[in-house]
Amino acid sequence: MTKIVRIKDIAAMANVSMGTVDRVIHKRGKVSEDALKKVMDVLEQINYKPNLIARTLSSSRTYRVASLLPDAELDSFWRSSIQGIQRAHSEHSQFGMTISYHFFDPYSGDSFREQAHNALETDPDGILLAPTLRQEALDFAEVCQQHQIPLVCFNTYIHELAPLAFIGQDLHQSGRLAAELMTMIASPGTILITHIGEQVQNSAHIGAKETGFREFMQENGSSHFEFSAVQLESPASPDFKASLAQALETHPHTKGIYVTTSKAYEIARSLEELGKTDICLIGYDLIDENLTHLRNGTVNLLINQNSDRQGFLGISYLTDHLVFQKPIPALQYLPLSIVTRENLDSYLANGDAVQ
Amino acid sequence: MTKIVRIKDIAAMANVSMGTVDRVIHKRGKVSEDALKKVMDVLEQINYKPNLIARTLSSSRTYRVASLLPDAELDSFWRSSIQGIQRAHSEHSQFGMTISYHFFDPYSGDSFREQAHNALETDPDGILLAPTLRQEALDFAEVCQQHQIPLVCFNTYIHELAPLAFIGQDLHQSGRLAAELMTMIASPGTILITHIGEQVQNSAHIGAKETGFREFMQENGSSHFEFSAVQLESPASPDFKASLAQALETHPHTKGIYVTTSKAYEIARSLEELGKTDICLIGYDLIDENLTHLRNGTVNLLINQNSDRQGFLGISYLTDHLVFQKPIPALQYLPLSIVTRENLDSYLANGDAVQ
DNA sequence: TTGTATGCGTTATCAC
DNA sequence: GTGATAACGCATACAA
Repeated sequence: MTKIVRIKDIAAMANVSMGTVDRVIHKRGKVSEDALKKVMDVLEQINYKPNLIARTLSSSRTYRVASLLPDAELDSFWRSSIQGIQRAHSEHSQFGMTISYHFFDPYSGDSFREQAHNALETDPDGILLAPTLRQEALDFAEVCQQHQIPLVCFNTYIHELAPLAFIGQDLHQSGRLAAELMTMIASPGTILITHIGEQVQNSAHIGAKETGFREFMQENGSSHFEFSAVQLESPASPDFKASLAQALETHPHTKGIYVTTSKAYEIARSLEELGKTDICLIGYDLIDENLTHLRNGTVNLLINQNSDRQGFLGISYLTDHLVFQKPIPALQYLPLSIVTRENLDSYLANGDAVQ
Repeated sequence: MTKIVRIKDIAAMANVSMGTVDRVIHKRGKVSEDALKKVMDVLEQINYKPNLIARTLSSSRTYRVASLLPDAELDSFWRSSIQGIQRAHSEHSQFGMTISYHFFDPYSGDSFREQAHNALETDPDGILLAPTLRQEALDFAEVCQQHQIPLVCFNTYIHELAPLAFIGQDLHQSGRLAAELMTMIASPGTILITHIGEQVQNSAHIGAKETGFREFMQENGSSHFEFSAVQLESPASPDFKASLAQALETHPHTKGIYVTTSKAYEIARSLEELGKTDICLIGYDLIDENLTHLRNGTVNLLINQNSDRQGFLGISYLTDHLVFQKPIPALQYLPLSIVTRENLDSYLANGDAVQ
């Protein structure tokens, strides 16, 4: 049992006062060369670990974090991220963390800029961002950098943002996984990779998945499968179903469809109407609309992006950084969870209870 | 922003001293009817949330937790549990948690009793137990109850233990999942459920998986699949491989094998020697021996019991209970994670970084 | 039975 | 530059 060393002890060892030690540790300056050396010498010998409990109690300062992500009303994918953030919030409010929420329209740059502005208005000590809009996010990150506000990003990886931390999935590997699952489950034939009325901004995002998918397919199973990328209309459009039917006509031996977004339910709905439910359908994310079709079997598998955990970890990392001044990983990939009808409940039951 | 109420504030409101409020809150007695009523009235009006930071700092007491689980040297399955415990330990040592480790031989009741004795000798404030040996665990739980020591169990569910919390998997559902995956992947034919030189004590444990497997099979896929449970020799025995070969002869149309334990690698090894690697093999747990065969394709899927998270959560729950006096869930099922070659790394990379 | 004073380790604010 | 000292909110020992 190594005895715990306090600032008081260090002060005694270095023959200075607690105040001086404090100034050295926090690099506040106003310390003579002489005193500095004495304290540093002691610090090198012993292993000082500050008592974080005492620190947070004493400094009793509060940290403001602004979260900036798409509005779940406009894309329900984000609902679980928000839940994760809120859960982290309630757990970390103990440490003086307060969180403000700023939701933007994922399809509107103006909306993003407006909410980003609001976020900065709160004079935050840290920012959690889902950078779905590339250029807007880059501009925003620059402002954060100028203001020296730590930035943690999640869900969408944008290399140039260079945030303090990124939390999300390895999309390339995710595509490989989808391909592997497809070759396991689908009968030999054609596999379609669908792009559903994609936003241009997301092209990099989607591209990584498709590249991974193709890579796996070329390495394996190319003898049994052929595959093709098809562009469908937006589900909002009345032509959506027709464009899917068209694709299936063009590729009559379609045995599987890989949906690179969380919109698998749109495909499922149309497949059910077309009576083509024997096609193996793999998509993303445990949103309610998808679960219906996973349960009835039209969707065979969902890959879970664990977006609740992304939100939770995002806040956790910011608390670690701000409150506890702990190092945090620059890049945190989350597991690529495979969800079927039979393990779905085990994932749903976990949102609130598990860290 | 609701202002934070402290004991001091309550005392002022109730016209008593802080000491009295403290005695009421902690039910220490020695309070007059009159004072009690005054304080209770105030407590009902306001929503007092004690500052846990201040509490732990003040009552700088330490909590001893004894962990009691099988020796990873004797069964490497437990290695990751230990890692999870250690990770939780390093994170929670801040709060005055100390942990002692007591490893027993999973096949020896005597070894268990000896280590259980050692654990109690440390005069622990809480105990984390992997109750692999049923009767021994029941006896031990009784002692814990007598001593009023909170008990948290993980991995093996034993209803009669009635611990403060159990953390693990829903084994019945796990069996259903395995069956579902088998019907997805394997070609129509015979599926074998193997029991490998099982310990009698584990029969309940294994039974739930098999029941779930059968249940799913009867509900679905019974037209394409038939299945059969086979008992194999212990892998330690020289007859192990022969007993497997024998089973495959008896069931010539075997297309899949479900191994209900973490010993899939033993089957894989023999299948490779027998040249029968086209059989779909599903097992449990990301232990090194299994990973080799998952990577080379003999093992098709592993279901991950997340044993590192089990250990981590076990300690976390005990800290929550002891240090923070927070309520903890009595039953915490973890996700049934499906691991393939392509998402394996995403699981391995997560052990240390994610809570 | 009650109230008060002291300490937990750190931070922050003063005088010096 | 430096070193005391008062908070932070709670628990506890002790005095009344």
